[in-house]
Amino acid sequence: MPKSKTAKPDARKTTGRTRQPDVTRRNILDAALVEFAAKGLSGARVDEIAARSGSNKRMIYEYFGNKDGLWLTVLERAYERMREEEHAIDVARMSPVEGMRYLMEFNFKFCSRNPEFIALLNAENLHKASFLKNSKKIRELYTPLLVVITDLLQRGQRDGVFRKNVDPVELYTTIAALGFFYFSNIHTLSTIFGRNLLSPKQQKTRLDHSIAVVLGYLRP
Amino acid sequence: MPKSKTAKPDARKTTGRTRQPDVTRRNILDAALVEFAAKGLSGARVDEIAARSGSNKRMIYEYFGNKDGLWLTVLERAYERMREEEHAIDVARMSPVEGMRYLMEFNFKFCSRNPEFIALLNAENLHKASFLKNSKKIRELYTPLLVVITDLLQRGQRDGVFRKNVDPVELYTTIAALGFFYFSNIHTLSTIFGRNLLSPKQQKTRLDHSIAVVLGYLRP
DNA sequence: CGGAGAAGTAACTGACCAGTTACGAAATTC
DNA sequence: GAATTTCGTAACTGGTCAGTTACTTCTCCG
Repeated sequence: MPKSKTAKPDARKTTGRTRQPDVTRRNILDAALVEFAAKGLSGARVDEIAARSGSNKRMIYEYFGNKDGLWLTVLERAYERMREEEHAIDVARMSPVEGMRYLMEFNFKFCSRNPEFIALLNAENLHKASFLKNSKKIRELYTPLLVVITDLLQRGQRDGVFRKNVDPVELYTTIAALGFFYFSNIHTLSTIFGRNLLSPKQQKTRLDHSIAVVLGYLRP
Repeated sequence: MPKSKTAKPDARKTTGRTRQPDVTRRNILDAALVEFAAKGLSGARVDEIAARSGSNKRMIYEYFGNKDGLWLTVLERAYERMREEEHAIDVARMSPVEGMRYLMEFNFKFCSRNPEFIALLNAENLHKASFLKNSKKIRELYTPLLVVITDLLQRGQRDGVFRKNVDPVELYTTIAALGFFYFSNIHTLSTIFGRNLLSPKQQKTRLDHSIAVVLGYLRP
């Protein structure tokens, strides 16, 4: 279970101080995630992260070297978290249509639940993915979703409920796009349309439509 | 015709100096677009914009007040440009299917042609659209595309080539998402997939798939 | 208990940067 | 061609911020 978004540091003062390097480390990363997501890499302040983490600057530089190192670690951790959640997906026992529906719902709600992840990815794209490219940790980054989609497509085609010749990577991109874009651009879209797209009602409308688009397309 | 992306200032030195406030203004805005798109609001440097524009800081503060004022003007200008291009779209004489295809191609290629626009929007969303919300100029921001989509949908439904009960705003969002997301996340996606998604070939594959998705969905 | 090392604090440094100013040069106006 | 306005330059200011350091306090472990 990931820590809450408000990133309150673990209560260490109540129990008296103890040496918990991993807890300190995690507190810093949680605080950094919030700060980086809210202000981007250049906008984020190390002092602010230190204050919010309940730790201090010295520890940040001890553990992560510098601001860039901290950024990379936060980014890697975000990807890991996503992969973990995706790994828990099991649509083997669902019908292709059910499975696809479930998958899209998962992806959509993941984006809804993790606005920091979206902000992080956008910032990383602004930097042309330079950190991600140089990350040793992130080599086998192929998302588990892709495997699941491939399986669903095959079964669906065999059963005659899905059309043939659908490229899984393209479909994955489409599904990712339909969830990601809405939340990534939610503020400018809300302004343009004059609606509050953050509301659960609007989100449901959007998800339903997205599912209809993909399932509609997949009809033979 | 918009100025080139490299934002070379107009040749004023060759013709000797003359007073051309509007040219200076435009040169500054062109330079600012490049700088803001490359580094975001907080990452951008006013000194750099001044140098690149062929003008100087004093003029920037004379015309735009401060960095935020410059940002807002750049943002407004980018939207205006998009609206202008969209206004030129005329699908009245095309069949609904042809028209829809053309529309998606336009949207996709617009994103491809204007990476700064995408970077700008992402940065503005990071700031929760706070500048856009306070812009007096951008009130009637409803994109012309929306009108065109509504028309195409009606004609297509009447002719029996499109399904019924499609919400134009939802479809617009979907079309926007399919173009925008690809280019917005092109660097992280390229890294994850190990492909260069900037290549024309990959772009064509992506556009074809996107069109197939929307047209496939729209089948009755 | 006592020494070693880990964790915490706050002041400091040096670079950077948004925004200002003083002044000079050019150009337009009359 | 003198007055007035516009434009350009470069130095300056005050604040901010990443990263460092000197020193203290705590914890662990023998």
